[in-house]
Amino acid sequence: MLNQSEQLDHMFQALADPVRRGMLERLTGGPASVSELARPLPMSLPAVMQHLAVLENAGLVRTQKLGRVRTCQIEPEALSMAEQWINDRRTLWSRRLDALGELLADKGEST
Amino acid sequence: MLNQSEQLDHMFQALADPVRRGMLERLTGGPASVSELARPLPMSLPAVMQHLAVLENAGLVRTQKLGRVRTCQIEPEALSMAEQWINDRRTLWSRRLDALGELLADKGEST
DNA sequence: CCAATAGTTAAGCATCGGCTTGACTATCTA
DNA sequence: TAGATAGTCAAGCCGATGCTTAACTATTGG
Repeated sequence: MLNQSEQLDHMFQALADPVRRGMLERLTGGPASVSELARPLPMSLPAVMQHLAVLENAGLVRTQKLGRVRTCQIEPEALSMAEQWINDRRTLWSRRLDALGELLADKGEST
Repeated sequence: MLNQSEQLDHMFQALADPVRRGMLERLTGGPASVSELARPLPMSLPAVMQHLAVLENAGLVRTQKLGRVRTCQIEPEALSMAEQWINDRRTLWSRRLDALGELLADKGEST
């Protein structure tokens, strides 16, 4: 079992590569086989499979093999943890900015 | 000048490390010097500076040196690009799920 | 001026990440 | 059942990352 921090590690790591983000965008349009994912990419099949493994390990993609073709699809709930981490930071940061702004405003009023 | 994809690369890469996320969380509470950032961390100062460089390169942190102390602070707008990428994916993915759901519902009604 | 403080630079090392090629397995299809 | 198709495994290359230590450069306070 992975703790939350490790899952964020894998998630952000997986998203930190344009090839993998591209694969996710391709999968946004619907499931695809490994070869379909690989077709537009300028690299070997094994390389694609390694990217796929990273995405799967991050929980962003689920795959299943039927006959000889492995079908890949988005795991729609996966991004929520990353989303929440970012949203949390953003709200805390802007709250801090607001507080700072008020402080300056108060200072201004006292003249 | 960095294109959008490269900026996402750097951003997500920077976020993919618990030490760096920890530094960001520390900075959420207000600016800090390099040594203050380093104090709780089980590593050398140069190592901390390298993490800091990654954060700065990703645009997540801004620093300035005054006298001999370098002060680091959050760049509050920085996360918006990552946030938007994720939000875009999430809405597209759930829209797709909804469409799929309707499809199944229609199928069900036809019995 | 001297010594402590705060940071910086450079070199080196171990491991990881992204890729390749080559050999192999499993599943269709004619 | 032969050959094409779809994927998998393993080894190895090489540059990037995450750290270290050692030496060095400001600044600052006594």
